[in-house]
Amino acid sequence: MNEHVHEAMDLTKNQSLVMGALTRSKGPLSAYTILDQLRDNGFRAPLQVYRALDKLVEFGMVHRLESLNAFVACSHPGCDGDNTIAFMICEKCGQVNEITDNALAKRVKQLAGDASFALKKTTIELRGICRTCQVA
Amino acid sequence: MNEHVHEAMDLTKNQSLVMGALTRSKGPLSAYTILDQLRDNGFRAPLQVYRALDKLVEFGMVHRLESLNAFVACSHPGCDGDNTIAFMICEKCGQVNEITDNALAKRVKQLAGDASFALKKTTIELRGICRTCQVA
DNA sequence: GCAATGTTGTAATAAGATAACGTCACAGCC
DNA sequence: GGCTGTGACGTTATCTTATTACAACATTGC
Ligand SMILES: [Zn+2]
Ligand SMILES: [Zn+2]
Ligand SMILES: [Zn+2]
Ligand SMILES: [Zn+2]
Repeated sequence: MNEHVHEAMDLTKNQSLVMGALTRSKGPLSAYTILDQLRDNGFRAPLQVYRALDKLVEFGMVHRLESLNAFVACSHPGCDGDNTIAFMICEKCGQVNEITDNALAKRVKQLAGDASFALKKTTIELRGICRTCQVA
Repeated sequence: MNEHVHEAMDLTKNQSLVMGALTRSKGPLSAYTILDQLRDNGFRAPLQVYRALDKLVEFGMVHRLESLNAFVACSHPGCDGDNTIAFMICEKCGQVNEITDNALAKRVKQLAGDASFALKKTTIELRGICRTCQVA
């Protein structure tokens, strides 16, 4: 299922539309914001968005930001989701920066290992003010 | 405001009731679950719970689990919130383990610093299966 | 007393997510 | 062809989570 990178051609119509909305956006979008943006494309119910998002997240093309209840397009094409990913979220401009860091990932795995905890998913979200917004 | 550790005597009646519910619980509770538990104590509206929770989180006595939309009593009495805190959340039994780790905190601060990101709050939540549930 | 501040109570509503149902398209098999 | 399983789709209703708005009351400082 996850053996290859998913391209546009692999996506269904609804998945493509949702992916498009997220790719066009400068920042994360909530499911309901996506719904509103796609009303002209025939979207009428939240479930249409959530179903597409579920798949896109499963494919690793979209990440969910837990602290925002929002979704963002992956900025590392081919982010297979296995690596620990962290997000820096600017509370002023809303921009999200996706980062992967080996040392961070290692430490997290170490902590889980030490506790015999079978790690499935790691959520790391940093809230603050980005460089650009600090000067302003 | 945060110069001293908050004790039971510092809390208002509603705050004490909410804190009690969280302390009694083995795991995290949602705001609405707390509300149901406190109906006999005169709670009638979600806002009563949310207002108390806001304060308790501010005092560092309670933490919010973003990936669960739930709240848990701090297990490090005096957790001033400045340290980076991580949670290991078992998806089977629901137990939450709060951990602080200096190496982890350092790496997070380093990453933020490298990006000139003014860090305000860090959310780290590890989802998986705890040791106890693995053998079962 | 009086203003400022903070907590409380209540109702209404917004925002986020899922359940339950039926339909349709397509691939694999007989 | 006809059958069947699977997955996407559409629609409605419902559920969970969180906030807005307004009024009442208590506490503190002047
Ligand atoms: Zn990614
Ligand atoms: Zn910014
Ligand atoms: Zn704590
Ligand atoms: Zn467990």
